[in-house]
Amino acid sequence: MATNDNSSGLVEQMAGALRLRIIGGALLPGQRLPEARLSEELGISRNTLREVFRLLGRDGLLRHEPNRGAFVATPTMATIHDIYRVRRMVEIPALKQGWPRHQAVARMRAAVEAAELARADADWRTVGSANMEFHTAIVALADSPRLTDFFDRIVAEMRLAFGLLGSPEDLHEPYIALNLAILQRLEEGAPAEAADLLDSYLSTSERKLMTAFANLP
Amino acid sequence: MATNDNSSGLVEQMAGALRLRIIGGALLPGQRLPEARLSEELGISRNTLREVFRLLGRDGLLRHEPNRGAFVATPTMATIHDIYRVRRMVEIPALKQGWPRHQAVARMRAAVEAAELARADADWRTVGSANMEFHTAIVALADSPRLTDFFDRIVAEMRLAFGLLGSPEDLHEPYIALNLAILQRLEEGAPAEAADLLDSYLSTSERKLMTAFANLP
DNA sequence: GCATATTTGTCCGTATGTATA
DNA sequence: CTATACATACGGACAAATATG
Repeated sequence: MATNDNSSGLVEQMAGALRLRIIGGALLPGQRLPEARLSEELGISRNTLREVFRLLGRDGLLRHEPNRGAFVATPTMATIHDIYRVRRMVEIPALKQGWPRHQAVARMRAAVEAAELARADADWRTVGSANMEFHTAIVALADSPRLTDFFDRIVAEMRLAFGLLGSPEDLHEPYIALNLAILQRLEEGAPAEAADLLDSYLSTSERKLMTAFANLP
Repeated sequence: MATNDNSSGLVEQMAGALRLRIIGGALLPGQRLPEARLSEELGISRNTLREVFRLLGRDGLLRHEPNRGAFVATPTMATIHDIYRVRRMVEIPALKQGWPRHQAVARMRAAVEAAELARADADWRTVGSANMEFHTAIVALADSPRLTDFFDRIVAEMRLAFGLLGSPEDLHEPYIALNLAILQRLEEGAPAEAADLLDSYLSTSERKLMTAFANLP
């Protein structure tokens, strides 16, 4: 669609770096991002950093307050609720119309295997990332650049929310097997059954996330 | 969701102005947007204009090429196809779960009436805008800030595509009555029937747009 | 294919306004 | 209420990439 994921270009590079810091938890939600300090830290000019802020603001990872600057976005329960509403609307139809020999199926399988490997090391953060990749691959089944783009932003916001919760085992481990079951149904040519599993996954996952958020300090 | 629709702020204002020029057809698809000329024309500095470019690039209205600058995005038949795929996935579920006394229903009615008024003047461009507003209101039924945000960008891209086609009567007029029918089904508490009408609307509308594109000079 | 003009990418310095301690 | 820190916006500079003759 667009040539905007220009991997060369200092602004895009720095946007990627800052995005990683935010969803990786190195920068906490609500934290202020002062232009002067951060631009020096990144080794770029304030003008360049401001362009970075515009990109990440559009991604929902930053909040821009008038004359006050940029802050890391702070997910709330309303955020979680909205995200899961979107996930239902996007993932379920994408999976339902999924074709067993689509390229994205290989991505789904790779994601499940990566999650299983990380489980062996009890690395729940990596398990969480692999599970996200699984759902990104589901969306890729729809072959829609715009939907893919949209969902990438949703995923980034989810990772930000997870970062707020730490990465406890019970928030990620149970879904490895469920994802595998979804994948198998799809490969068997039963996408409707796969979609049913996905639907129940989304329900339990949302509920668990919401209670985790409610019990936050 | 975010404080990013900051109406104060020169960048947001200028982004709005430039967005209007693009979707209004004053700037043609593929046209180059030189920083020097445009910044002087808008009365802003090059740095500020670059921030504007980042915003509109994220909206899909601009394409950024490395070391070559910004160009107005050029919709293709693939663009149209993708946009309609997204519209199906978003609008139909939104309408299906629509509640007859939702705020957005009033917006839908207002949009139909605006379209009828403009039809009396044979002002097909305004009819087209009102029809778009009708569908934006459908999405608002879902009460999802992220979905609303996403759909706004889709609408902007559609208007860009329509601009390419001029605004012939038969691309807009037939849908006024259809939109009214959809609205009435929803108000009668039959959202499923409304969604069926919407589905067939999307099919015919997409087909007509695609053929119009295929016959483009 | 070359030399030149143009344009982008990035930086710096600075003036002004706004919020906060 | 003043002082201070910060964001906003501008203009100029220059290297590097690109377009032009």
